[in-house]
Amino acid sequence: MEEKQRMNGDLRRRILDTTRHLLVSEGYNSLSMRKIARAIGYSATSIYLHFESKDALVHALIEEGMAQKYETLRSIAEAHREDVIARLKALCRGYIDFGIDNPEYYEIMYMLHPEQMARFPAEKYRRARRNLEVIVDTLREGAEGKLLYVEDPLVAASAIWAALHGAVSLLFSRRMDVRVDREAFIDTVISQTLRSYIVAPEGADAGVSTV
Amino acid sequence: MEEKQRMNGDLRRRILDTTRHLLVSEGYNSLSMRKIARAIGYSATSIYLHFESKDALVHALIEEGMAQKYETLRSIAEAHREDVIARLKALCRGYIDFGIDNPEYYEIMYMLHPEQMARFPAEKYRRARRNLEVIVDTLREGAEGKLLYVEDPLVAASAIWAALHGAVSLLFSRRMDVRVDREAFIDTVISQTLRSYIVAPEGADAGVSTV
DNA sequence: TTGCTTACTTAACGCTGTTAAGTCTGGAGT
DNA sequence: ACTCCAGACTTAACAGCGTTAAGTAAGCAA
Repeated sequence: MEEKQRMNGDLRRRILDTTRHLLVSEGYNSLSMRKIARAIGYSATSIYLHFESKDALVHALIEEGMAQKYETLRSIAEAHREDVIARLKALCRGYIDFGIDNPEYYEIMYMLHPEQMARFPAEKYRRARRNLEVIVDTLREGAEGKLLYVEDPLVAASAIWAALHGAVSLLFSRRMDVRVDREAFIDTVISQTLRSYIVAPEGADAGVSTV
Repeated sequence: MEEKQRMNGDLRRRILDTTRHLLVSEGYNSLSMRKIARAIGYSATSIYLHFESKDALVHALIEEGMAQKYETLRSIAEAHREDVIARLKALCRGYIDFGIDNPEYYEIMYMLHPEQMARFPAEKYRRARRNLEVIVDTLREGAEGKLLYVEDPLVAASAIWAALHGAVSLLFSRRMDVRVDREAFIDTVISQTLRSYIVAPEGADAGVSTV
């Protein structure tokens, strides 16, 4: 019984890892059960002993990606415990870097088509919302300390999230104008996104209008 | 000869229109050549008489979407000829509304997977960049009139573009927190995005820091 | 030795994009 | 009027897809 579970667990892990590697090397589009099976040296139907369907396999991988992202964001927040604004900037940077560093995760976590996204169980998705809450909490803390001007932290966090996702998505699409420097683009996105929330220090030179 | 071309043209149009309808009703994922064929009452291989491949068919549709979007943005710009800031806001709103109003176009134009995007011919994509240029031109005009503060119009336009895409993408994904009001979210994205570029009028109350 | 459980495979179904080959129709040329 | 050809379209097929049902081989308990 324990032997079985260990072996089951092993194969399950191998399937997940191999799938991830295939996503890196060939992308989601050309991912197939038979390819995964070939790569691990089993028949395609063996995968169904560990995952209900291809969707379920991808969903398991999405969950792992969400968890890894949460760890990343949480440790960034930890590292900037004392400075809310630095924390916020670092979290934005962390969001974008996560996408750049883990394109295979990012693709399945955020770049599936709407119909595919809808198949990701809502209950599993709720857990993934912790990631947004790291931003929400930071905004709230900044607002309480009068360092940030935030009307509705949840709406603001969603808007920041959207802007960051758009940036990663554009970077992935290879459709950006070649004259645009990657780093300048990323910096611009972050500063453009955050500037409107940061309360000006005394004697700031540029003003802001209510749009 | 002319008869032939007319008929060819007719069927080509019918294929494009039918494909668009199928995208609306069933989404890109379940689009298939055989379904399109069934819907127009021809065999699947007939489509290949007018399009080299499924990709080519989708690319033709993408081009039509890009053209339609350009017309939309251009007429918005025209309508706000005299007021740069109002024009910019309206263009942002127009971008998002285009996505909401034409999800089938938006899905194939901006939500394909990176590998699929890469197959869209670069030469055809160059024409689609006109859309970004509407924003670039507006930013440049605003900067010249000292109404906007823009370091690099192309980078800034790309960053704005990214934020708007992120917003549409998040709206489509059905993953937004139910407590977030749709309209409040859209307004927040636009104001968050533009506020950092708008030069404050005299006596503005809130300042801005250099992020 | 029998029989059961577990881990796995093979064969098959209906679907996919795509190619090659075939059919049918209408009109031009003689 | 008959032949021939071009054009528009279809059928059949291939390899691959996700998935299911049925089968097999090994190990272990009785």
